[in-house]
Amino acid sequence: MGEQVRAPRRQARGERRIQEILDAAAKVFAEAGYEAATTNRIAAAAGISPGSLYQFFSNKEAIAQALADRFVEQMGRAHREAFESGDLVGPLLPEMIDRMLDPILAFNIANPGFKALFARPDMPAGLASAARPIQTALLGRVEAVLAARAPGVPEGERARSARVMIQIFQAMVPLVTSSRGDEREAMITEVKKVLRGYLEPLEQRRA
Amino acid sequence: MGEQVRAPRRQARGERRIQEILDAAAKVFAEAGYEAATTNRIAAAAGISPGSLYQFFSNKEAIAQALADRFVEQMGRAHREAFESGDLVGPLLPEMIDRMLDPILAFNIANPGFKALFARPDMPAGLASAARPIQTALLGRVEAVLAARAPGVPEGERARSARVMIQIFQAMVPLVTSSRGDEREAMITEVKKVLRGYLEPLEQRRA
Amino acid sequence: MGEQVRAPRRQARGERRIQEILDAAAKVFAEAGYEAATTNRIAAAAGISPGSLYQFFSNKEAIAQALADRFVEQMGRAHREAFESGDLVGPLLPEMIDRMLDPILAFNIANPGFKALFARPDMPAGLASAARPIQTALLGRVEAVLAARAPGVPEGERARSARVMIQIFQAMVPLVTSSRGDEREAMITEVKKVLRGYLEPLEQRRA
Amino acid sequence: MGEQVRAPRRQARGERRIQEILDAAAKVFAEAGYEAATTNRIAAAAGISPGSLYQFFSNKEAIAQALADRFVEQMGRAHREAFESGDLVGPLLPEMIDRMLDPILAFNIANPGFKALFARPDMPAGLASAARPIQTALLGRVEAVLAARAPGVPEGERARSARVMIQIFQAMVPLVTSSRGDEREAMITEVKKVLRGYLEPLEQRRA
DNA sequence: CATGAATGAGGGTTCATTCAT
DNA sequence: GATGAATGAACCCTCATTCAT
Repeated sequence: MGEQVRAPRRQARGERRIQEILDAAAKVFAEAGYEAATTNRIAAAAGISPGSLYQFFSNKEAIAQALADRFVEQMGRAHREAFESGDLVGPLLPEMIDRMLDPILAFNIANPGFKALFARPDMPAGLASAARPIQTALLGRVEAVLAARAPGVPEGERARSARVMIQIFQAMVPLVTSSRGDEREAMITEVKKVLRGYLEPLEQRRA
Repeated sequence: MGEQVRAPRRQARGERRIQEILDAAAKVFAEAGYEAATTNRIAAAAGISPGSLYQFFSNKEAIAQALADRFVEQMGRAHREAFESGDLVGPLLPEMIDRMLDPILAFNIANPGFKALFARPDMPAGLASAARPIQTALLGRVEAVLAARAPGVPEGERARSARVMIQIFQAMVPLVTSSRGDEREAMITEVKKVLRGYLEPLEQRRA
Repeated sequence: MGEQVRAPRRQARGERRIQEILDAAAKVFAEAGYEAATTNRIAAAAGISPGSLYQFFSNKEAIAQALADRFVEQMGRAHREAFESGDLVGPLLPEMIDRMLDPILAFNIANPGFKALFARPDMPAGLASAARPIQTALLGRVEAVLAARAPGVPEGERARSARVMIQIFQAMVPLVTSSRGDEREAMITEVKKVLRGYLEPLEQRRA
Repeated sequence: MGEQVRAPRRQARGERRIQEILDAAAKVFAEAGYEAATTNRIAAAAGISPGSLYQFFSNKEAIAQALADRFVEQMGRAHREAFESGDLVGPLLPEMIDRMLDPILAFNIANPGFKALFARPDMPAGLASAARPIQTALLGRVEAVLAARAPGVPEGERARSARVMIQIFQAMVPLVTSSRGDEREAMITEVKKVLRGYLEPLEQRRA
């Protein structure tokens, strides 16, 4: 509470600038990919000069890193929403899948820059490790849900199943984001079918 | 008379060089991604001078294109093997999945550069269209198998299902290639479970 | 309100830089010819870095183009001076020749880079067409003078005579620029004799 | 006489090769200009490999030099023909001009590569000095003719007049070679008028 | 703090020249 | 002698980064 009061005007303005830069970067990365994105273009998109950009970020990689962090945080929010907005253990499988998937898909649809950043072929260690926390958290949460809903699956296998699940819906994202209208809806339905087809046998296993 | 047999020795050597360059390019692209890969580094990896590269390829993009073509051809072979090595309609689902997946996974495991090339964010039309033929062929083959094995699925839905299937196993590839030994085997088993879980309901649908 | 007067300081500096670069380019082109002139050398001669060159010109050709345009403009001024500074029809032939030649010779003496640029063997369309306007204008003016002073020359022949005249004094330029002092003066006298010897019979022809 | 007998077959073949290379070089220089002409292209035009080219010429400049020498020799022949084929002092001015100009124009029309070589902006000392001998010889001859036909011109002025004459018809060459058919003939007539207009007053001067 | 001109290392590419075959 | 693949220095140009204003 007292912390907010201390924040001077300056910092608030700087924080806004940073967000504007990251917005611009997300847009440019999404349009051109990480490598082809130039810092000058990002600066222009943010409506500032290249020099100003470097007042806030020490280099291009740092922009990517910060953007990644922001994505990660937002993604984390989407995940928390996915996992904490209601009971994931009680309801039937289809409903649980809806609850989990919808916020995550929504996030990906709303943030096209996300993939440009996290899909780059030469992702440096720093970036990969920025994504690690959510990946780890996500993995943990999915494992927890799995443990509760499919107690028959032995622990060693469970981690693997969780990874497979995560990979599945991350892989399906482009199929969803690249289609429009009814086709997108139909795609979402298919993704859910895939997950259901994979999870149903797990849930029915004996302990 | 002998004119048709034009410098067979030379051509053989040239052909070998081209393959060496493509091998080097595959390695460098895999390590650094397309953008960060420098032609000088590719030349060095191929054990030749930068100038020599350009005796065989007119520019960097042409190297990527040729490499893509080679991948496409090899991939095409893997697909043909996957789809033509035996009956895919008669056998039970698990066996059919084995027949389809194994050669494709083998190819991907053997060619780590493949993804670096076909996953780049700014893939130019030429490259994308190089991949198109196999994608299209693959789609067609999967659809054909689906039509035979799951006649209950209406035509419009079938294309979508085929795309989902392809996306699934392409997405699973990194999970497989990034793991080793028993874990890799277990991963392969999981991938097959995913496919089975998605296909079984389709096959059981009424026409 | 003040918006129209956009960064006058900056623009002035930029304009000066452009002129400095063109000065440097004129010098380097004159010394080395277009092909052998390197952009780095032009930049060095202008006292700036190679990168800065490209802040003002998009490529080497553009520098040549701009330099050509500047030459053309200056040359145009010399021509206008040559043709508009007084009556060219009334006076005797020798005086008219003085009025025409002197400003053009002066321009060529002052701008040694001019020929390096407009004499290059592979002159691209852009450059040739940059020179076209003055050539055409010059031709037109000479023809007009001819029409007035030598009405006996039929129209078809007049164009040819104008071209010959222009070629003569353009060809004499190196003879003049490469000599010094009295020799130069004597050369100028000779050039004028050539023109006079060619024009006198034309003027005396009957209509 | 005995010299020819000593020349072995080899050398004869080598000599022929050299001429073929120079023919090719003349063509390529004419088409592309000196700088843009590549040694590989010259070799290809000569129907040999780049390596073979260097068996005969140590570098690109040496080709230009040898070609220049050959041009100079041929030009010299044209000049000798121009000046030695008949009396240049007895006949009337127009006839004398015909005798002098026609062979030189013929040479230039027949050898388009000539100009590409001798008009290059960065002509090295070697090349310039290759042309020097004919220029000097030509100058001497023109001066001699002038001395005989226009004895009234003082010696100091005579050299200058000779240079002007040479420059005039060298400058007119492109006007002639760039036009075709009747227009070319008409141009030749004009060139001769220019020379006549310049020479007539000289011849009529008192000693 | 903002600006944007300036920097300069480094990338893709060309081509005169060499050398193993 | 002939071949043509191989070489590598040098060119044009880009762009992340700096710095004078």
